[in-house]
Amino acid sequence: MAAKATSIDIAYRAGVSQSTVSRALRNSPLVNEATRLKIQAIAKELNYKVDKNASNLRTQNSHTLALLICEDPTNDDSMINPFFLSMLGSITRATAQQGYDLLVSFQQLSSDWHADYEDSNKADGIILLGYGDYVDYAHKLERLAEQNTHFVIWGAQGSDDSVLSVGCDNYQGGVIATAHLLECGYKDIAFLGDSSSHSPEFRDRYLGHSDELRKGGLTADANKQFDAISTEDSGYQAANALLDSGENFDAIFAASDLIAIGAMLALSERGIRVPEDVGVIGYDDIPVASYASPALTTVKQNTKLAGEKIVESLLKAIRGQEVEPQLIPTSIVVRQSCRAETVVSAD
Amino acid sequence: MAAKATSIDIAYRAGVSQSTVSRALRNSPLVNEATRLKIQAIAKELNYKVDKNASNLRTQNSHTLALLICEDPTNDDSMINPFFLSMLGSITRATAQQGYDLLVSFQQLSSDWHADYEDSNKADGIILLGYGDYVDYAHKLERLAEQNTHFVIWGAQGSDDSVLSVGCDNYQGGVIATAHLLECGYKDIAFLGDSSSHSPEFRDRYLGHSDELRKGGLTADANKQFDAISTEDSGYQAANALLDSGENFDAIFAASDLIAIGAMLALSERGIRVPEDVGVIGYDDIPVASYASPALTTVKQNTKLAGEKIVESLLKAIRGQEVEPQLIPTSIVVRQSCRAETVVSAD
DNA sequence: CTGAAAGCGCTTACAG
DNA sequence: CTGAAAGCGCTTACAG
Repeated sequence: MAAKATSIDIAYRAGVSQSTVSRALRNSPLVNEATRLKIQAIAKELNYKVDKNASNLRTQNSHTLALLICEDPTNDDSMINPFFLSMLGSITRATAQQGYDLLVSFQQLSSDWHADYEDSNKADGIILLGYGDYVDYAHKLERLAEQNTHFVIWGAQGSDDSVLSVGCDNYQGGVIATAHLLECGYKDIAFLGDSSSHSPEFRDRYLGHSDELRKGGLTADANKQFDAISTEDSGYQAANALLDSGENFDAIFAASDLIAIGAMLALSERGIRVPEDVGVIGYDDIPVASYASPALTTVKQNTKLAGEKIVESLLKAIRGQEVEPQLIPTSIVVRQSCRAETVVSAD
Repeated sequence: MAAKATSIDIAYRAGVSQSTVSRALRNSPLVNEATRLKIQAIAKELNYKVDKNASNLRTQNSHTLALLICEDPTNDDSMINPFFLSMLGSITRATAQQGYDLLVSFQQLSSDWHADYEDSNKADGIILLGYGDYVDYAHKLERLAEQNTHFVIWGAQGSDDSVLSVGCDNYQGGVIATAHLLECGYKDIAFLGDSSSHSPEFRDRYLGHSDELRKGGLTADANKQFDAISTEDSGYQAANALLDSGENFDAIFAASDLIAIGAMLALSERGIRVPEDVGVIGYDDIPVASYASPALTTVKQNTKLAGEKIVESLLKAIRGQEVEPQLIPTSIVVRQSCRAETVVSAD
């Protein structure tokens, strides 16, 4: 097992100084073309790769981003929220496209943060993904901001200016979901999902929902809002709570697809038909949504664009450029869990 | 923006030498307890974190693993195979549990490999995940092995001893899937998936399949095997090819769940009922499998255990310990896409 | 265009 | 138990 080649080995073979090797490999215009070519050929032959630890140490940046996925400890240990998985895919690609590497880690909200990726110079910046309890970790974010850590957080819209966020427009998503339900002729809509400041994303969806109801001359009824976190199980329980409450409803707006799927299970157990008796709309458009039965109508978050925007914003922040929080529009994906739209309403 | 603290800053504050700081922070028993505590307190106060680039450079290891997901370029750019996503989750957890960081990257088979993670000292070892064409990248693996890169590859069973592999027992999976189909009373089974050496995992499943058929007094019919890669679309096309071929069959063994789902779509388009007319069994147990209609009976790969074994094996290899290729048993998940088993067969 | 030299921030033998 | 010193492998001003 030959020891790994260093720039000194190459310098020796090429008959130049180590500095020249370093310059040649970085394509410095200072180096004579012939010399550069010769050096690069030798480097290739020896399968030489610049030692990142050394070069990062010297230049003080790592060309690496860290992705922290913060999961609610309530979640099943083995199951990662599929929406995050999809984000992870797009973030990975976007990061690679920018010539950066990506460090991925999962974070239990309860445990200590190794958000020290940046402090330890392993990453130049951090991406935070999490449906967790916002209030719980708000102070951790503040600490990050204080330490001048470069980071961007997905979703939670910046009540705080020091926190850079990129997210889909949850308010608008709530509006279009509700508008769709109304167009389908549903009039009595229950909302499944936490609407408190603990879940700012769900809250914004709820806000869009109630504003759109108001526009249609209706009001959101607090008695028809049931808390749920983004799991199938929680959605199942919330739907049962709704059913047991005796409240009337002809549609459910679930704050996430997982909640919607759990809710549909509860409905089906009670013999309630979707979409005939009750319409259901979800949120996220995770892969499973199209396989649910009936296939779930939902609000799609464009994860590809989102990943790109996140990486782009973070990189700008790292470079000290001006960055604005980004809001990405959502769109509706119509499938089978709501009645066909009443094209011309005879009301 | 205060410059990041270094061990020298801490030494200065603590009135000791920088070496002592370094020792104290690594909990060296050489350091006086009181001194150590004092140093650690100061470090915490200054939010000091050891610079990984410096320490890695010095110790020549990175405490980082790299995960390369090699995708078939045929795949839809935005869709990652859900099975890999699930593996990614478990590998991430297992890596963190061992105190290592994980670098993730997607790799187009066509493009150049930046498997140079290890060469550049960014990672101590590499994990390869890929349903790609094995023949295409076999020589790349050889090169990795030649360079003494530490790596472990998922799935493909070691024809080559220099390559460390961890995988589920594909042969056994093929056996139990086929046994299940036979127990359900199906007798005429088509196989959807590449059975050539290009896809060693699929081939092993096919081998288990045909051996089990033979045990039941039947023979695998090459005319009922149709190539497919692991995508829904490819499964759809393979099933249509099967249907158009005019071959008789009463069951389909799909080499992956995605293939099975695509095949069920093709069947349903032609009014063929699952499981009454045709039984379908998949492979992987991806999350979507339980939402397909009918819910897909499938062979489950234990991704949690797999991730742990992969990381464990790789770490052993890095430490120079003896490692054996690992074979993880599979199990069957019975859902609705096959008829109920004929408990007491009256044949 | 090239080389000699300093230095990034650690870890760890070596000497005491 | 502690300190002075070397050195990991680069990059980059500085001098020529």
